[in-house]
Amino acid sequence: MSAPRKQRADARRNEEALLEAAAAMFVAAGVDAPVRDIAAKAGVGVGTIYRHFPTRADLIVAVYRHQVEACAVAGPALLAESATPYAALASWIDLFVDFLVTKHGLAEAMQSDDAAFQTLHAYFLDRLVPVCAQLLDAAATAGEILPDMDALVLMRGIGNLCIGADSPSYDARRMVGLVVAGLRRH
Amino acid sequence: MSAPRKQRADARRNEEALLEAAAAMFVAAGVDAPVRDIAAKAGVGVGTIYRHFPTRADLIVAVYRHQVEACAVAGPALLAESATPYAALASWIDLFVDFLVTKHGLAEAMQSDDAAFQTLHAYFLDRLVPVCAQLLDAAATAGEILPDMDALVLMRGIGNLCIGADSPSYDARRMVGLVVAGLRRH
DNA sequence: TGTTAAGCGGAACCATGTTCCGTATGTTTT
DNA sequence: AAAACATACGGAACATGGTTCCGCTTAACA
Repeated sequence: MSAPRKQRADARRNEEALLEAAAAMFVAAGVDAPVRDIAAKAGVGVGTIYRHFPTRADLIVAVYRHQVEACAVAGPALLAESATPYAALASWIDLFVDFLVTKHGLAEAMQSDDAAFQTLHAYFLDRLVPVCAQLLDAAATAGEILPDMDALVLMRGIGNLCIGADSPSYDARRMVGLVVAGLRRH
Repeated sequence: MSAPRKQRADARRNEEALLEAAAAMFVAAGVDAPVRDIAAKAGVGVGTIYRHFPTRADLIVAVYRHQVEACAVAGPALLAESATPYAALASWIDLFVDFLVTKHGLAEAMQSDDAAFQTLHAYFLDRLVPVCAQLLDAAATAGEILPDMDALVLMRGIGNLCIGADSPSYDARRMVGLVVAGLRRH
């Protein structure tokens, strides 16, 4: 067994520069900013992007990993500190919606069934669905909501509702509010 | 004033062929099937497509006009024959969802804010939003739902929820059901 | 049958994603 | 310090799909 030679210094630098450039481009032009533009902004060639982040989804995941993580850990915390599980669920969904709504084009990307976005699904959903499921479960156990709601379906639906959230003639939060109200045992 | 020369016979034939080819392509490959493919299937050049249907939205509208019309006229009918306005609203939304869910990629196209889809928005929404508004209004007047729901927001939200409806891990109807339940005055 | 303009085809152009390979450079070895 | 090596780089080249444009065809009409 040989110890693998460690990553080169310039490679690490480039990866860092790419993350920074991508984050900037994403807020300026959405998560589907042209690959060339991101590469240019980072001062590297397009090949370098593909070497570090084989698919766009990999790049998106890398850029937003921190925030997704924060959202994930907020779940149990809200459950602990809220008056009821339903309140915790509602607050957590607000958090998730805030995250999506402020990321131009992310909601759109989340629902794409393009193979390249497999990674995005895998990460976002694997990380957040269990959290959502825990909240749903607690609320169901408390008898506050109907018991048969699937967390994955709910998360995807909420993601869908956040598409086009920046349009003036739409109101994603209002629609999500209806869904949350609809969950409640009447 | 001169009487404009009437449309040429071949032009009318081609338009017909294009509509037929597009309808077939749409079910086979979704509403964003490549322009070249549609032209090939219709046996015409790409230029001909653009002459008859300047934007993709124009073509989509032309293909689905009948069904949208049917959905629009169903609104008042349901209102007349249903037990309550809320029941009529629920049934009508079912109709709309059925329409969207069976059209591969239409829901996605509906929410695109691309300028080329302006026509699509204009037609679909202009035609259906008033119908929806009438149903909402009747239900609100009857005291069955909260009175401040905007029909356009609701339609857009429902459209969004229908995105990705053919994925096995999602359930658009379930999510729309939650929204409809959430509308109800608790 | 000749004249005319509507209509046609598809090559050409543009924007973007993706691949590939000759070259450059950081790292390790001698 | 120099040589040797693998890692990493850049960006030209290719693929795909939308859009435009113009020379030619042909239906309509006199």
